[in-house]
Amino acid sequence: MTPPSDDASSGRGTGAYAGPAKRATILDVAAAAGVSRQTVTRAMNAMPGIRRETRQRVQDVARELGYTPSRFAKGLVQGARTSVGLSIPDLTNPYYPAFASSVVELATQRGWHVVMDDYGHGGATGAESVEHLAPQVDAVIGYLGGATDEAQAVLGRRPLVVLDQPAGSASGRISFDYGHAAQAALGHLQARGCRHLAYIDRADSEAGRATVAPGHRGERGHASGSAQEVVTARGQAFARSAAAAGVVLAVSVSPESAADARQVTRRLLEEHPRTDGIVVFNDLMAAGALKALAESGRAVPADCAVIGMDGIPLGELLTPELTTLALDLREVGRAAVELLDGLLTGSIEPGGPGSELVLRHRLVLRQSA
Amino acid sequence: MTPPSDDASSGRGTGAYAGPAKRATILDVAAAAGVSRQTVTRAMNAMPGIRRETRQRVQDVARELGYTPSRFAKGLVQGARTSVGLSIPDLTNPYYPAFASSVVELATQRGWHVVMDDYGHGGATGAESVEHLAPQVDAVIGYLGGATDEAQAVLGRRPLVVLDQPAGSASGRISFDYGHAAQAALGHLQARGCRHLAYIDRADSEAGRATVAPGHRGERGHASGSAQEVVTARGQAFARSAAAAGVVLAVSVSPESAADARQVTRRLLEEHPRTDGIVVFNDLMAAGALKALAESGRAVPADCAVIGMDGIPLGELLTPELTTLALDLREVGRAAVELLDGLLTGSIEPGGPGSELVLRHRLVLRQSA
DNA sequence: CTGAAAGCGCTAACAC
DNA sequence: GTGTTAGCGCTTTCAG
Repeated sequence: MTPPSDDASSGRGTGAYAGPAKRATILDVAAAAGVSRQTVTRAMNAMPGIRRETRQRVQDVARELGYTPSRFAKGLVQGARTSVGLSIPDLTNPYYPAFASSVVELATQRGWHVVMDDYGHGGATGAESVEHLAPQVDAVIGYLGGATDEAQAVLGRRPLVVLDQPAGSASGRISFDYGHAAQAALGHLQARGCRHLAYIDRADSEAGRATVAPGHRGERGHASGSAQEVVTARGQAFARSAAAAGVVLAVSVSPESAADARQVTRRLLEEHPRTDGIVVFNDLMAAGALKALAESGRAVPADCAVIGMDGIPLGELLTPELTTLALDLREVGRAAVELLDGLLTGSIEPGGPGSELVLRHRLVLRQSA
Repeated sequence: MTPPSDDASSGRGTGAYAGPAKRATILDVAAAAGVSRQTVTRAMNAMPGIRRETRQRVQDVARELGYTPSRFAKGLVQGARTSVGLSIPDLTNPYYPAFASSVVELATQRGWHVVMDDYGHGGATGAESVEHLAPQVDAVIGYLGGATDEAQAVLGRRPLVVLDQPAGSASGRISFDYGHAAQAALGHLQARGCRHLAYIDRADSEAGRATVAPGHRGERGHASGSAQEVVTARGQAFARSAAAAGVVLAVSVSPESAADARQVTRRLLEEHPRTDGIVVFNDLMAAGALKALAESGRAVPADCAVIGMDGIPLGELLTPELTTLALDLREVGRAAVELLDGLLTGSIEPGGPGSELVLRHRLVLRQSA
């Protein structure tokens, strides 16, 4: 992937075509305006110590030539703004833009630039995303999905804040208390009188590298079948919590989309017709579950209660409105940015105290449970 | 084989905490490793012509020192990857991440970096967003909401691709054929037998700078009242299309959110109880309209049909599923990126033929109309 | 007010 | 294999 070397020919001056081939430099402007380069700098940056007249003339020439200061030369000499990479698996899942929005806002407030990478589509991994971002950024915030150590290695000393990834050694880490979430949801369902509970987990698309020891997982093909092994941290928490409470939990696994979750829910309802309470991996998939329930003729929550997870705005637009384990995504974004800020300024030691946050979901009761 | 200060395996032992204060340069590494800077370059970039042993040693020293090549120096000497700014008013509105996702994917395929700016939250404008992005990027793609000329001025010769903004002089422009969309929707509603049509427009948050001549708009306060003047291009198209077809169209205006649209719809139904067909500015607001209809006891589409606009995935999750004027957002993203590509390579002239695209909505019939 | 130096950190060419 | 020499384009000194 080595790009061919550029053509550094010295030809210029004809000036007919100011295309992308050869950018004008400060020297071109200086020559054309009949001044020195410093004067150009002063004119372009609205600095004092220059006659209005000169400034105007230089600016005109600059515009004429299509001159744009090189951000590299500028950054090199000035010490640039920090730019942070934001690594996201899928902007198409409403959870992530909600988070990204918050990060971008807070980062912008601090004068940072945010380089976004949505790595899901090309089938890339979080580690590859960080590799792609690395040469361009001073730090990374991301949902990496498992490759924490590799990512931190690529970044070297530059801070990495990973989310939802309890394993691996990142500079900073924000994770979620799924034990708490599971207890809240399961408890609520039981209190409601639900007796036949189910949980729909997300099929792990990656091989679950850093999270699960090799050989630990079963290798059933069939990604959207039910009764598979639990693969996510959330799933594990729910399984554990159910076991602790002595309740049976029918676990299904579905790819992360509403349509897939709908299918899986349909199958679940066939295999376990008495199911009267379902918790779903996230709100998007819960929307699919709601659809399946409706088409099976079941009333929600009367016949079967549903609880989602995430707390994205979508939930309020569904019918019935979705009860969910909500995260305040603006807060999550804020936590990530503030953690990174601390890491960048040195007020927080990488891996040290304060570099690891655990956030909790809040059970938001709406109509579906 | 063991360089001077190698024993700091836990890092902080040497007291040289390579925090944000002073970054190590290539010279530091060269000195510490006892080689020349060129050797360091070769080691860091996996270039040939260096002994494995040396490479390893240099890399170790580099890691030790927390050395990260300056992206500015590197960019300066190598001629860097193109980085494009993506200016978006609100990532929280599902329309934009769907678009952004496509842009990011295609841009990444081309080896471009995408610097994202979500300018809505801080109350900033599109022009400010471009200003913020300008020093960092080689081009901008964006939903600027009106300040096209200012934005292009800030960018100078660098390409700007604006979306949904027929006025102003950008290098490239992608707009939508709202006349076509309006006819399709209104035609469908009439064919269904709807006789009392309504359109809910978005309240223009900005002053509608470049779009509307000053003094052209009424100045009624009351942003969420009904029967206001139409302010958006979509609204104008619907008004015109209705007038041409000789049908009466009750126009309301609502801020751009589901909750606001819900309120406005409620009021609309009170004022025009016989309304039996509604077109809404976008899908998100249509979701709110659906809610209002449901709470008013009306069946959709039996009592009142609803048509949204955008075609975001959300529409399929609603109950009833939303009929909508759909845009293929992946295609819009592709169009934007390809247009920019042409502009960047010079195969398309700014403002010339091929620099302006007009896309059409497709009426996707689902349950709500 | 303007100009002439001196680098910023890195890599492409050539030396050796 | 490795070191040396030039710059990349810009802004900071500091002279005039």
